[in-house]
Amino acid sequence: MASHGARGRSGGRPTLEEVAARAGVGRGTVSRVINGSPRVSDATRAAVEAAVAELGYVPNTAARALAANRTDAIALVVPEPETRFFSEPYFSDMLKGVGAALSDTEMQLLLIFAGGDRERRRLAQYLAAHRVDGVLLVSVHADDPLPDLLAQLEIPAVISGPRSSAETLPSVDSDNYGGARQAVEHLLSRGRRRVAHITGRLDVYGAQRRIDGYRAALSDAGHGADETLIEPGDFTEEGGRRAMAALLERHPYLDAVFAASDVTAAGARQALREAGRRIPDDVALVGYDDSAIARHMDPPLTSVRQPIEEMGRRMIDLLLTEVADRRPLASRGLERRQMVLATELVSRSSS
Amino acid sequence: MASHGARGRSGGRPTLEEVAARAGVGRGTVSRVINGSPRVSDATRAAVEAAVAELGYVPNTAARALAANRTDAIALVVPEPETRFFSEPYFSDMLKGVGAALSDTEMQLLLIFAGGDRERRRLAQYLAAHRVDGVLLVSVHADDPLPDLLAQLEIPAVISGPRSSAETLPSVDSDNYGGARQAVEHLLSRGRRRVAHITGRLDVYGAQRRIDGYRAALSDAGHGADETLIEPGDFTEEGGRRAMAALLERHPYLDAVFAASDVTAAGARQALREAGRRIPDDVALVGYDDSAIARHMDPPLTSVRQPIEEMGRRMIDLLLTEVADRRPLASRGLERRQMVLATELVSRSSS
DNA sequence: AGGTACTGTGGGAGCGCTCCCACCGGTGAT
DNA sequence: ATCACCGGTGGGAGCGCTCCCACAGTACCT
Repeated sequence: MASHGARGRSGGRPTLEEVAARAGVGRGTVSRVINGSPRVSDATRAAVEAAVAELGYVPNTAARALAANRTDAIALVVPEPETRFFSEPYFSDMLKGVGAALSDTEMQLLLIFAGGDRERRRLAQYLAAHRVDGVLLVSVHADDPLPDLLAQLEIPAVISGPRSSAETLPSVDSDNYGGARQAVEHLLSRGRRRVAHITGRLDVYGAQRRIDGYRAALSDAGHGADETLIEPGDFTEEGGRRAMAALLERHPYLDAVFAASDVTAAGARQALREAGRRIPDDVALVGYDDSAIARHMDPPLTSVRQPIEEMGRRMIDLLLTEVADRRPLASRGLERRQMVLATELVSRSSS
Repeated sequence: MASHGARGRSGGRPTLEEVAARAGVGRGTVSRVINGSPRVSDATRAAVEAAVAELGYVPNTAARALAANRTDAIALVVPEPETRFFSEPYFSDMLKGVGAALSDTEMQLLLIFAGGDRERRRLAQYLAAHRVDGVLLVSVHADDPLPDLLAQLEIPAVISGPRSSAETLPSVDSDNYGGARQAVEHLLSRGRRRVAHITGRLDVYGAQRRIDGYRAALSDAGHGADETLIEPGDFTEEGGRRAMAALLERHPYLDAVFAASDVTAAGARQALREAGRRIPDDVALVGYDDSAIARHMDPPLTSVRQPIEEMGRRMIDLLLTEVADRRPLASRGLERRQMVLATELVSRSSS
């Protein structure tokens, strides 16, 4: 009967206008208080805050997004099927860092899997609708078109591992070159002389950098370059097994192996066992990632740890700056926009 | 110079209005086409669709949310720290089902962890802002205030395991009672006579139902009730170990154990080993969840599988109906709003 | 005294949609 | 011929904010 016929009036959620009336000020002033503008007198601010508390006012995000043309949300895009996301500790560590860095922010984090084609299309639509202010990209392959799409849409993005040395996007990476050096130098310092390397996927920039680090450590120590000690892998266990078998055939007397990932090392370990080699007595083994696998391997695996959580935190820092600056078309130089974090060698009994 | 001074005009994203002009129709008509209303002639629809394609029009979500008072997003709320989410396959399976059910929808899924106090407050704020149209609640304890908050805010919600037999929220559950019966009947059919039970956390309704099922299977088979064969656990490995030890002390000659979870069974297995009991020769063991643990245990563990993915799918179905109906204050009865899905016994060599 | 420069404030305009009412012309009943 | 009705359509009003311009008041120069 008395119905006004108004829509959505269900709970009677208070609006900015109502808060303003209650506090005896104008709409603009309330908006300023809500958004923490300094250009408000203390007395007014207090009055507004009181009104907000009394009314239980909560800003309407949709209205804000529409008027201000921002969403206060960012997406963590994982171009992998969900399965990998759950099985690899890399992602959960990253998520932890990202979550921590975001926790004292108003920013909302969205987790988006874009493994299959269907999901890719959905994602493209999603980004085209500008439903996020920025994007965090992890585990991107060299030929992924996603970064270009983001650039075209002018959506700020930060990538977790640059796609190449010519990466144009702001990026955060761990020091793959240095990490590999550490690993090899460690092996050499333990008296090993014939150190082989099983690489990662060659289309991943980080894997290339690890090869570079491996080469540099050897040549710095005065070892001649022997490219036949390098065997390509693909970050998988099976790839590690195959590569190790090939290496053993070529170099029966090698006494150390640096594998580009812990999983690869696990495969290598298998092949070594099958060939009757003892670890570390006959062959020392070092992995990369310091994952759970490393700790649980028999014997426990020496591995290079990347500060993944820290990387997540830094990515957020970078992204939030990008978003705040919101300059279309990467205008500023890349001075402080590409960072590389140090790795750490975790020594266990496999070496 | 020529600047109009307009805000956000960066990319020149087309608006509804522009599409309407292009197609030579009114705004309302375009809106109708976009939203799939049937009250549009085929010719008009085609014209609009062409214009949409030519302009690359993508609806502005914020504007839609503001005008229509809905967000087209739902949240999966996990009242646990992220760690548990990643370590327990329960959640990833659930997520898979939910994702699948949502994939042919416009609905967006948000994943929200509300483990700590801080996160709880953030979540409350989030919900108060009505940033989602509905909520999926998993793994809620009996005394959690979250469901009440949701009811108060009139946000549709579906819960994955009812908190009690008097659950008021729509819910999807697996048949804990029937699953437990299956497990115990299986043990009895294998000739076991002294079947013990290690329970789950007693404040979890599902754990209670499993106890009921255990009791029913035994009494149906003509076994007198022996409450001393029931030992409380808490779903953890350590709890399982302790409970098993206690049981062995009380009943040295028991020949079977039904554990309320696979993790619990893993603990029980440990205690059995320490006591020199062989599995299944001396004592048969059955778990619950059919998780990876069950498959990898030595010996592989017989376990009760819950159709978790299916549960996720059903929860979405229920929730979407709730959201569509959008009746404030649960008006309809609960007829079709609480469903129970059948479980399946996966027999392996531990029994 | 008049000017200039701030600080703090109010409120109009507008963000891009949805909702709904009004309207138009064709159809069938009266 | 008149009326009621219905499928199809256009466009006004309004969702709750932010942005920005205008303006009052005060302070500090010349």
